[in-house]
Amino acid sequence: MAADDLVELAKRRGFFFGSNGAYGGTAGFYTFGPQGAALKRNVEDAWRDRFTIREGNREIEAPTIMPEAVFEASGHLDGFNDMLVECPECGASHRADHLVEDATGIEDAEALPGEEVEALIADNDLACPSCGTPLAGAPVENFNLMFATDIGPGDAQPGYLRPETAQGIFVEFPRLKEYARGSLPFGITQIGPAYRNEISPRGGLLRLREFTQAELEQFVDPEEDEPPLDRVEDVEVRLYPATEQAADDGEYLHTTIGEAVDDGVIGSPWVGYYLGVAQEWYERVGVDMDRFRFRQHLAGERAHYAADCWDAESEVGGDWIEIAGFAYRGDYDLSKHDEYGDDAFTIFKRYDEPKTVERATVDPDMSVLGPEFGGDAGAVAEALATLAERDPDAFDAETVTVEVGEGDAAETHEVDADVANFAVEEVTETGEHITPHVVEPSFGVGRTVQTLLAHAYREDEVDGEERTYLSLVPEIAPQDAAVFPLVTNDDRLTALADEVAADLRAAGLAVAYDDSGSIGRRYRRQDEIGTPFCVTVDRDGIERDGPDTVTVRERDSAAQVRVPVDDLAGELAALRAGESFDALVDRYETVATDVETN
RNA sequence: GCACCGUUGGUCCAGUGGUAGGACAUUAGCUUCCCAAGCUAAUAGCCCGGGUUCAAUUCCCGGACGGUGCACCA
Repeated sequence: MAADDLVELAKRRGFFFGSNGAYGGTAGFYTFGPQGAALKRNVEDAWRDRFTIREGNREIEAPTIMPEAVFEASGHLDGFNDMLVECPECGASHRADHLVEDATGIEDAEALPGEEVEALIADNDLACPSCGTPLAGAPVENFNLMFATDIGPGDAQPGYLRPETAQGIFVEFPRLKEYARGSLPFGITQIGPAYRNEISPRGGLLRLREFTQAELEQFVDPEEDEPPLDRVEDVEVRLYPATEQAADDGEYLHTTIGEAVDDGVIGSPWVGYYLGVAQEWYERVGVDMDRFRFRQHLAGERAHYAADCWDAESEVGGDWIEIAGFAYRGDYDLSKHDEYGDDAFTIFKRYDEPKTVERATVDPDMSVLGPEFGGDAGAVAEALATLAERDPDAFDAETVTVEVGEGDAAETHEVDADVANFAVEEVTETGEHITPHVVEPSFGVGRTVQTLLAHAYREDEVDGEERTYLSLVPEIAPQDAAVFPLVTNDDRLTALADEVAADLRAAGLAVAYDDSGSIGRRYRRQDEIGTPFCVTVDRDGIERDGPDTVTVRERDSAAQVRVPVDDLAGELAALRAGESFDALVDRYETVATDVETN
């Protein structure tokens, strides 16, 4: 299938299209049309069902705009920059930090200030890799991929549109842990938009400036919590480990989740668990598993927070695209927010048995320290406390020496041991504060939608006529069913069709009604948007003895069965929930048609 | 952000220095008892700005958007 065909279908049938066309269009922004929005919502619902509800997790909805301080802590303000230098001759843009790293062996040049990188470029006589023109004197510009905005009027507070939904979960951890009653493990999910001011958006839904993420932040005790690996240990996966990617003749590793974790191919059991869950979920929503793999990130590819990371990738139009990432983020995020934020981003972990420990304490007599050391008194008291923890034996002597201040301002003070009021106390500790680790399955919803459309796209022949259809699974298809009167010149048929459509909608099914054009044309319209079942009201169904019946036609095979109107809503609901059409074929009269698909 | 190519009804295309034509789709009517049938009619378009010209959808410049390559993708 050509990618163009899918784009054309998406536009024509209302799946998705570039936004703001009346104003010239805006690169990096797409609008989901009626079918696309329904499809995307179904994907989100299926994700929620699997990753929130069935895992016993909770979903939240955080703001998309967050204040600057959040991103100072998260590292996005500094780390989410690209340092670009533009060649004055040919105009090509290059990563300034990469040029410097390559030429000087400096590591992590990204962390250096722009002026310093400019100086390094000049000092090392670096030239444009494209055309060879010297780059000395060319300005190094920071391009931050976050959208900046102002919060409030006047001396506004700087804010940013979140570059990932995850931060909205992390920053609320102190409260979220309360809802989890302070115990690990627990998981918080969020589905919503994230924003990245991409330099060059490309490839339809694949790289957007506003896109939808479905993320789970699984908070775990790294020392104790283990995933329920037995649930997915037999799930077969196709892995593409980093070692195989590096090898010239690298091959896929076909194995099971259980074995991959046992063998250490997947470093974290938690990551392994979610790879297994994801494999099953992708299969459920209709990804072609022959065009799907899990690829491990190469060392240089990992984000600033990730210890081990796997991507789910699907093949679309001949390319492998990343559709989800599974990262073991360690305690990076919570530690940073603990450091920068006001609240405690820790969990109190109770010991099995309370521990009695000896703790050295001081209770300095400030009425002595004050007069003696003046402004340094506070610092001296603090230094005494630190010393007591580190080296209690120091207090055996008559006087104790502590150092306050740093660098040139450092001063040494002697304090009488008596004044320090040193003591060793027995303290009962019932537990400790630990920083949970985070396992993060992060799904791109738009990319999943794109994958499902590409993998569902089919062309075949019905009755010698070519047709295009989307073989979407019923759970995901934008419409659950369509209802037609076979012909419109019989009021009995149109009236019953109206009634059937209304009844199905009342039963919660998304149903299209179409009485325009020939029956074949109407089938094709529904085929193109992937409607799995078409219900046709015909004269046979109302003129024969017994209850009124209608025909139900299955999209891929064009096979039909005759179903009593009273059973229809129940049967369609069952089909949507996963029952096979064959079950209906067994139970009901089939309708003989001379239609053949191939 | 750079380079090359492109942008014409809803969609896919043809074409022109004197404001455009087809196919499909859509709508209405006729017809019509199960897979894009037929007939009649209707709706609907030259990406935006500037320049050259009596006249620009067409030529020139700039922009936007799209495709491809480079770069980038925390």
